[in-house]
This record gives sequence, C-alpha cells and structure tokens, in this order.
Amino acid sequence: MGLQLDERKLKILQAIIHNYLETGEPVGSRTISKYTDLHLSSATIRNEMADLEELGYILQPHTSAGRIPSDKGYRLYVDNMMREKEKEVDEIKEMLLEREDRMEQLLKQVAKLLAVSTNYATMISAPQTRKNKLKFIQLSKMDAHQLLAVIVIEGNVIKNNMLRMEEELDDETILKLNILLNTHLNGLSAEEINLNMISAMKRQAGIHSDIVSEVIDAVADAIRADEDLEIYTSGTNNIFRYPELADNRKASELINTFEEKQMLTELVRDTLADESNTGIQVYIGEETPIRTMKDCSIVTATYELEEGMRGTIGIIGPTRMDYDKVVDTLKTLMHQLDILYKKQ
Amino acid sequence: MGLQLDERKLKILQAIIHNYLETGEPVGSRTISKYTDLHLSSATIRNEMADLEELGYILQPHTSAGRIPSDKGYRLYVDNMMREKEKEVDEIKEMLLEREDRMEQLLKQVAKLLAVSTNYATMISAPQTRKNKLKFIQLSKMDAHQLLAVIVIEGNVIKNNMLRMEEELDDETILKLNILLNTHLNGLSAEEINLNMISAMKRQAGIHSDIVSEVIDAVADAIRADEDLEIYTSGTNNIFRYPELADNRKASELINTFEEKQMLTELVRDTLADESNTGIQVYIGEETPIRTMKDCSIVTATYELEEGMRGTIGIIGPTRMDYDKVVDTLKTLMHQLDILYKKQ
DNA sequence: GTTAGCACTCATAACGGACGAGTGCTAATA
DNA sequence: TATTAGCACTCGTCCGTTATGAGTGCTAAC
Repeated sequence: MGLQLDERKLKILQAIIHNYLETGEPVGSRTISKYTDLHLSSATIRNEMADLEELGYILQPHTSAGRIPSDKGYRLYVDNMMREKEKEVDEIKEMLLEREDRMEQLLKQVAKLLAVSTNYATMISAPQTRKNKLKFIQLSKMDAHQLLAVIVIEGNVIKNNMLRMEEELDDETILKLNILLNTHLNGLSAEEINLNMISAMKRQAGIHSDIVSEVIDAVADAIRADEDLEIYTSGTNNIFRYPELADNRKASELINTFEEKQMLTELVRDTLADESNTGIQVYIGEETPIRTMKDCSIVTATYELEEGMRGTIGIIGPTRMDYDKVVDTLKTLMHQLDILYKKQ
Repeated sequence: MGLQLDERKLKILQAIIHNYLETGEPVGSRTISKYTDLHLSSATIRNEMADLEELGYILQPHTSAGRIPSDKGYRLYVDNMMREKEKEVDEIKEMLLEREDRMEQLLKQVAKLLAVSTNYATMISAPQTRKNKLKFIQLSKMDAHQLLAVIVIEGNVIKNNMLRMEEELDDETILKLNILLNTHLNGLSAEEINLNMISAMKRQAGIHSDIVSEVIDAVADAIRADEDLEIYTSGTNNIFRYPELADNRKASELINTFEEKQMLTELVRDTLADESNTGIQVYIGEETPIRTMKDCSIVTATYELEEGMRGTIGIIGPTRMDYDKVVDTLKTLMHQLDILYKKQ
C-alpha cells in the first residue's frame, strides 16, 4: 500500500510547511514542484499530497485550494527537528540574583528582545524557588507604632513587611526579638516551622508574643509567595501580523489572555511542576492547555539559575510558527542569559 | 445671523452626542426629531444641524450620512457637564500605605474594576512622592561577601539592595556604619546630600569608605527611583468593543502603546508635574498628547494619598466616550479608594 | 511510476442595480 | 418669520451575477 510515510512524502511535507510558514497561504502542487529539488511534476506532487492528506498530515481549507499543514503535520516536523538539535543542548550555569528589581528589569528586557527578534508574542516568568528556606530576619523600628520586618529567602529574594505595634518597643527589646527570631527560624522551610516551635518562641517573647505572631505570619507569606508568580509579557501586538489570529474575536480573546495572565500563570505552574522538565516543550494548536490559544502554538523553555530556582520562557504564535528558528533562538537565549548573569 | 449657539442648538447637539454614544452610528435628523422633547420636524432639525456643522460642532462622514460629533462638539459637551458636577467634588483624605506589595495588588484591582465597569481601557500609576526624603537605612550582613542595605523612603517606600563586600566585616563595624549613615543622612532629600557631607562620612568610615560610597549610590538610586514610575493597565481588549478603534492597524498600535507603557508614563509624568492639578482632565481626539491615541479620548484623574503622594488614574476609550459616566465613576472611585485605605 | 492534459471546483474580485437612510432645497403653511 | 411637508438627489451598503484563476482529481499516454 502507498499509505506509508516514505522519504519523498516527508520532503514534500517539509516543503509545504516551509512554504506555508513564509507565506501564510495554502500551498499548491505546482509551487512544490518548482520549490523542491525533487524534479517532479505538479501532477505527481498532487498524488503525493492526496496521500499526505489521507494520512492526516495536511489539509485543504476548501476544495481547490492548496494544502496547509495540520497539527499532526507540525508535530511530525517538530519532532524530527528536535531530534536533530538535541546534541547542542547546553547546560545552564548557576547564577546569582542580586537585586529583585534588577532581575525584573532583566526579565522584561529578555521578553522584549525575544518578541522583537521572533515577531511572536512572548512571556517570561520570574524564577521560583521550590524549597524556600528562610535566610535572615531583621526587625527595625520605623517610628513609635511601626516596625519594619525584612525577610530574606534563600536565593536572596527579599520581602519587606510593615507591622503595626500597639505600644512602642525600646531598642533592646527589638534586638532581643531579632536574636530570638533568627536563632529559631533561620535555615528553615515552611514545613519545618511547626506549632511547637512557635509556641516556644512566644513563651520566650513574653509580653511581646503578639509581635512574634505577626512576624511568623509575614514569614509564612514570604515563603509561600511563589503562589503569585510574576509573569512579564511582550510583543502582544505581534498577533496582528498573522491574519489567522487577527480577526476581532480571536485577537480580543488572545489579548485578554495576555493581560489577565491567569492562564499563563497556570501554564507556567504546570511546566515548572514537572521537576524533570528542563528542556523545551512545544504545544501545537489544539494541544495547548489554554483554550483561547487553540489556534496558536506555544513553545516553552524552562531555565534554571541555580539549584531549584527555575522559571519559564514562552513564545506564542500562530500554528504556522517557525519552530526551527524559535527553538534555536530559545537555546541561544539561555546561553546569553547565562553570560549576562555571570557578569553582574 | 443664525450662527449662534442658542438653547435649541445645544439641545440638538446633546441629543446627537447621546445618541451617537449609544449606537456608534451617525445620527440622522429624523432620529433626533423623535428622540428629543422639542417636537420639531426632521426638516427643522436638518436646518439646525446644517448650522451646527457650519459652527464645527458636528460633521458628516459623507454626504447623505447622519452627523457625528466633532472633537469640538465633545469638548463643549464635556465643559458643560463638568461645570454641573463641580459642586460634588469631594476631598481625598490622607492615607497610609503600609506594604508595597499590598499597594500593588490594590492598584491592579482598581484598574480592573474600572475597566469592567466602564468597558474602556484603564491605567493607574502607583503614587509618587515628589519630595523624597530618606527615612531610614539598615545594613545587615547576609554572608561573608554580601551586605543587605534596606533603604526606607518617606511614605514607607522600601528599597532593598545587595552589596558585595571585598573583605568580611565584623558585626561591630556594621553597627558603627549603620549609626554613621543614619545620623548623617536621615531626613535628607537628594538635593540636601552634598559632597562635603559625603567626604566627611567617608573620612569617619576610614578603611570602609568604599562601603559608604556604595550605600550612598544605592540611596541616590532609591530616592530618584520615581524615574521609573509603575503603571498598571487593564481592559485593553475593550478597544475591540468600538469598531472605530478595532481595525487591525489601529488596534495593533493601541495595544502596543498599552504594553510598552512608555507613552503612558510620559502622560502620567506630565499630569503629575502640574502640581496644582488635583482634578479631572479630559483629552479629546487630537487633543491627546499620545499620537497613537488620536482617535481616542483620555480622561485622567489625579489622586493624592497624603501630602505629596500623588498618582494618576486614566481611562482610554473612543472619542464617543460616555464622558458623563466616566467622570462620575472616577469621582466615586476616589471616594471608595479613600474608604478602602482608611480601613487597613 | 511519471506526466500531460483537461474538465471541474470554488474562493475572490469586479461589476451593477436596487435599496434606503439621509440630505438640501423649495414652496406651502401657521 | 419660523416651521414643515414634499421631493429630487446623493451615496454607502447589500446582493446577485459574472469573470478570473488557482488548484484539484482523473484519465490516458509515455
């Protein structure tokens, strides 16, 4: 039987995909006949295309239009391509983040750069620690009724919290509280801080046990702060480059998805939840976990700054995305990120 | 001569604007004839409309279409309306911001709420202090080579900075540095920190003068941090509700403007620069300072939390914006903000 | 197995007429 | 003198028709 994917069919499929990526228009048999180095007439190509359609790799938007790749077609293409690139995977080195706001700037820049260079919409999530351990606590008196709690998490993520005091505390008391908190809590994760420990601390704090409670609440907040993971997007308006996404209904939905970020957050969370996943993931068309993006493809890459500090970069475009280029770009980007980080 | 804006012409103009706001379609004479309580025939209305057009308050998209309000027409309408509302202006009370991140949450929520309730795109800027004075500095040793500098600005804005030390400092040295920095710098603004003071501090710090330099740099950074004022946007996709903004070219430009925020930042900066401006500002069509928004109207409101802490809320929609409702909403919103803030 | 040729399909653009909303003008009316 | 009815006219929009052309499937010849 002829319904097997032989070398020639594969070449034709690739030609169709390449051409469609460039033009965004259905590809006809005659185009392929000229485009490839197979030296076949359009009639032969037509026969092969009929087979490819039956196999589900391409489809016809309507009778007597050319063919466009199906999700299954893209999938095959991507899988092939990925296998070729696998050998170039470079390791991401340990990095240090020094300042939260500088990190933010960097991430925004990366998203923008990526959007401009690929002409797709992009997103990037700030790195999240899985095992958040408390590194340091510092209480400082701001004025008679306000106490500043600075909480530093491993990986140098810093959280500030302003606490309200009923009665004013003297400097010595604050010093004692600082020592108490640091000796008990430093190096612990959320699971390791238990009720016994808390009540012991409160006992030692005596009349200031309410302050201890407040600080512990703040610490708990800080440690589980990765709940609301920050996502930066860029190049949203790139979707207007692709007529298949640019009609009002779809564009509105997409833009909303980007702005709300709720869905993106879930996608990132899922990607990061899979601890083993440090590579590149490609969702094509209906495969995407985000309903409003079923006409899009999403390519995500997980980066790791240091042990346990991971984030996700995503590129969102039409299903006729230049997968090859996108994956390449993501790979080299990770390399760049590495260098950039080691510098500062 | 008949080319004077009398009572009746004004009523007709208002009727045109109201109707156009609802439908988005050019308004014909017959519609007005039925819509108003003037009990005039369409012919009379037509005559009046011809006058209104000659006066520049309305225009005809093409012969034998109805009329639509011109920017000048909207302007008249808004000015009239504002005069009526002036009496209800309520004072914005002093408020306290406790936590930076809670503030951020609140602002995002406000933007969203506003977008949903008005069906326009919205933006809100975080409150900015004009006269940034340093309130408190705290250096803490994180490990052998890292020093955390916590810098608190008046209004309880907190900035963290991680400094790298060449040689390790002992606790006593750090305590001394803390005292040195706080006694010299607390309560000062950027202009008040001069070179004399800096060299005096360096002299006192002796071999640790390089740390002092770094801290001062960080303080300078923090004080002038309002350079990059934060802006949150919401409801961008609302522009698709208005066909006159929803064509691909315009939508793409608008969405880009919202995403880049550069232009919005400048708008906010200008709005805030005018110290006397505590009210509501309306830019109609070509009046807007942002080129890409020349088919839109922008309504901005300046809010003030406490003396000198001001921010801007903006609503962006088509020129056929429901100015009345928007201004009302902004007024009540400020009231709500007030209550919300006093609660926590 | 490959290809030339041909009839067929169908989306798209171009054309043209009908429709109708809305206008300006004129003449009649209060 | 202001208002209004009436009417001819304009012009965007809708809709059906036709022409075009890209692309197909099939068949027969190579």
